[in-house]
Amino acid sequence: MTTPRYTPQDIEAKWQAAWSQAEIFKAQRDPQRPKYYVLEMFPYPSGNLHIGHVRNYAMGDVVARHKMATGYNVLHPMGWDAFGLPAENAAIEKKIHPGDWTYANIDNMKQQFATLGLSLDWSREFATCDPDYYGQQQALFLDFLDKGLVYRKNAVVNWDPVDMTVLANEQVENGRGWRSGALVERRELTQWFFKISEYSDELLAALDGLDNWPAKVKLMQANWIGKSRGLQFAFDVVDAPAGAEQIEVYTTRPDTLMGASFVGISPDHPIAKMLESDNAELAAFNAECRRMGTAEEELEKAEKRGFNTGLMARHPLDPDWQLPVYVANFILMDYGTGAIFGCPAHDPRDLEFARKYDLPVTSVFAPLDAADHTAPETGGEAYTPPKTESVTYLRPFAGGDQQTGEAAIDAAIAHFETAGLGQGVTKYRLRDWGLSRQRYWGCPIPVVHCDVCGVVPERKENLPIKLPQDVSFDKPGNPLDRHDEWRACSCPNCGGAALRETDTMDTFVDSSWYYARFTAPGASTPTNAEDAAYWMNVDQYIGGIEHAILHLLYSRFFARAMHATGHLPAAAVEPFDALFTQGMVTHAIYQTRDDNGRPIYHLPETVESRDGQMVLKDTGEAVEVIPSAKMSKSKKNVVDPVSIVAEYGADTARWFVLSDSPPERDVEWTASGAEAAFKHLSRVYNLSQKIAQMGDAAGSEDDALLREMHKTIRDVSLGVESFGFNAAIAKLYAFTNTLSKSKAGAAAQRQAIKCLAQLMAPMTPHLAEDIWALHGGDGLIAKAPWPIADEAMLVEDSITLPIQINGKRRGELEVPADLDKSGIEAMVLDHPAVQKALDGGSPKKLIVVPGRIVNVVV
RNA sequence: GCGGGUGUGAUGGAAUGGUAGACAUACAGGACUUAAAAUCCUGAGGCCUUCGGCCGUGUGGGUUCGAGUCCCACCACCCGCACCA
Repeated sequence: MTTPRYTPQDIEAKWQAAWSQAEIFKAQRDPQRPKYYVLEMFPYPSGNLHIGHVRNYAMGDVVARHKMATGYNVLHPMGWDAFGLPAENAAIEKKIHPGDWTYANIDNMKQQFATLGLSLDWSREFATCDPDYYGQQQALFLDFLDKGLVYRKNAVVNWDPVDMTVLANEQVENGRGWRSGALVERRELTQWFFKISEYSDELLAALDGLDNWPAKVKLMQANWIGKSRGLQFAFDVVDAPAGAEQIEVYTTRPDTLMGASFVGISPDHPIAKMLESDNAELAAFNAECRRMGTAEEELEKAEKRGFNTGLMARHPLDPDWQLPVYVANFILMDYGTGAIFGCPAHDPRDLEFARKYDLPVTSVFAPLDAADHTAPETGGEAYTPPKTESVTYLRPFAGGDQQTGEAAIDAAIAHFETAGLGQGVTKYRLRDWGLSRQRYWGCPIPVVHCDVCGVVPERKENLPIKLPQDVSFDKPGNPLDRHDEWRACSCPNCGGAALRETDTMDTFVDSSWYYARFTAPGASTPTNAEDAAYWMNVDQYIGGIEHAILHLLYSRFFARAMHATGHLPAAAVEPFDALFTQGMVTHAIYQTRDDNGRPIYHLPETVESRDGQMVLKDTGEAVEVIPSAKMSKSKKNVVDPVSIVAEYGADTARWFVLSDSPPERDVEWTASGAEAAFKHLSRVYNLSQKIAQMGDAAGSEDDALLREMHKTIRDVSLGVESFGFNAAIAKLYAFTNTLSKSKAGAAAQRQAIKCLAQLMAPMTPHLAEDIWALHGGDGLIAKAPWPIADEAMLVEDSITLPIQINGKRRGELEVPADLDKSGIEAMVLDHPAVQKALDGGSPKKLIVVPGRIVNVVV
């Protein structure tokens, strides 16, 4: 009799068809059952599934399938984050319409998705570039506008003067446009903004309630929102020109005011701009500063530079003390008042600046024990102890001589308020969300510009405002700007001739509410109240840590704004109950070098191992191996899931990406690891076949096998519920080994293999279905109830207790599980290793941790 | 530069403050085979004077009966920095 071999290609197609026919993943509202909404961050349709996607969606699938098996009504939808720059780049480079390119990519990726056997409800699929979706987004925009959550103001963008286009930060390389190579300029445009800052305090405070979010994400968001308490006051300018009489500053360290040595203003500060008009040198300096991109990182890393305006500011606490006013490139107009006072002794940036321009450095405070302290005056670094640390104030003006920074700041603010010189204020680092993009492939902002009525919102009945199809990318700039036919419209207010807004929305807008749309993807309004009430919130959200701040913060804001405009219930203002951030899939880079020593990269399949050395298959040339690098096409270290699935099957790919590393950490893809995963699944398949052919004769040690089975149920359930997938899989390996060596009878072995299939089903659903069917399981394993560990089978009679002497392991002791502390102590003192160590004396201390360990201190 | 994280054998990693290295990969030895592949079995952190002992979780300190785990400082790498998604 020949035993069939494990052929995933047949098995997987068969069960995917069975699931699809039974429509078991189609979610329907059912108030009788508890719901569970699992969502993985939807992909950008780049055209091909990446192995990182496989990991992300495999994790979500484990959660979804496990919840389904434990009785929940599961919603597990999928869609496409389909607007964005790559489609326009493709249009420019390949002369293909962004829409055609995007939808072709979606078709391709959807086929690839289908091979993975994910428990997705495809009936809810949408792409954010579908007019139906972005039309509802336009409706949301109008409601936000009506509610005062949207406004216009000027903001700076990266401008490429050759391509005549706005550049994203990532399109600026070393201050030049990536395509044109032209020096980038900062340019001011009137742009649309969401008033996210109105929710600063609430978004910060509500982080406390997000118990199932990673602490690091909450911390990052809290720091991003950046609540600070500080002092706002004005410097009077000596003999000031009109309009520059006062410089308003904000500081979080008013206690260091007696160490001030200059006043700094941003190059974009109104006074800097005013002075520019009759100071060519300053104009040149400001222009130079404005040549930098808009990225904060770039500004921070740039060399600190300043321009002395010649103005002098009076110190608020000493009218005779005058400080020079500089324009400085490191001061952001967006934060605080766009002006600061510099205290070099207690701020590294100010110190760098002061040393460069030869400004005085004056310490305001020093450590309580100043013995080893090198003051910044004498070449030391800026002294910046935590605000909670008590220090000696050398130049105090409020509060005691010895106090914490916190106390001194409070005292300083009180001093200014009492004297009427300034006020304590709370500020946030979080800026309003600029949503305007001067691009074609995005959601059009539904407003018109009328010469008579000004900026007028579109009427909802005219939505969606669709993107025009007939556009070309052969000229620089935004195709919408030069599409006169599309722009021409009538004013919704007066009916006169008007022009459409040509800005489209940031793609973050699209992804800020898709989770809500999935609850009612066909609704004629953005959401449907009953569906939103039933399905929201997302119970488990899964995605990359790179979205820790922006996407998640914007989504939290959007949910609040949608509640304020009646599109979501109050209970859904925090849309994601639990968040999990998974790591990347990495891969070794294989490289050789050309004659100039520049690296040449090689695809993994062109490399092989010979005698422990990696070499090129073709030439035998030795290859350098750079382990574990982020996958990138240019480094040729990408692994294509399609070929992996074709070779080994989806179950192997899923098993491997889940098995090798903890899910929050990066996983390194290795060919040997993937092959090992396949071999293991084959072993399980063969084991199942062997058990199916067993006679009914009784064996021995049934009880031991079943005890092990129940322990495995407990451990795997715990692992799956706590995102310990790799640990759960290790237990499944161990149980497979136990089962394959077991001498138990056929009935026990059948029970064990069916249980193993069930525990594997969330990770390798196709193989699990096959084993289940072979052993006469009831219906589909996908619908079978999750096994529950029998507590009685988990109890042990005796346990092994390690014995430590002075904290080092010196022996062990077999004791009955229910032996009490004094019983254990007696046995420990009798143990030969302890006797030897005591050498007739008595122990100094005896620590017994029941069920854990014994430590004897001698 | 600023904010956040990670660091354990050759490799991926396991370990409620309690036996460091589970499980797996690669490797070595053996069985089966004419041979190989596949499969199965066995071994293995390093060092030493090997039925025993010392060292060992990025580096250096600290807390504790006991530290991979907690605290402080440093180093390396990764993520984010508001127009990549």
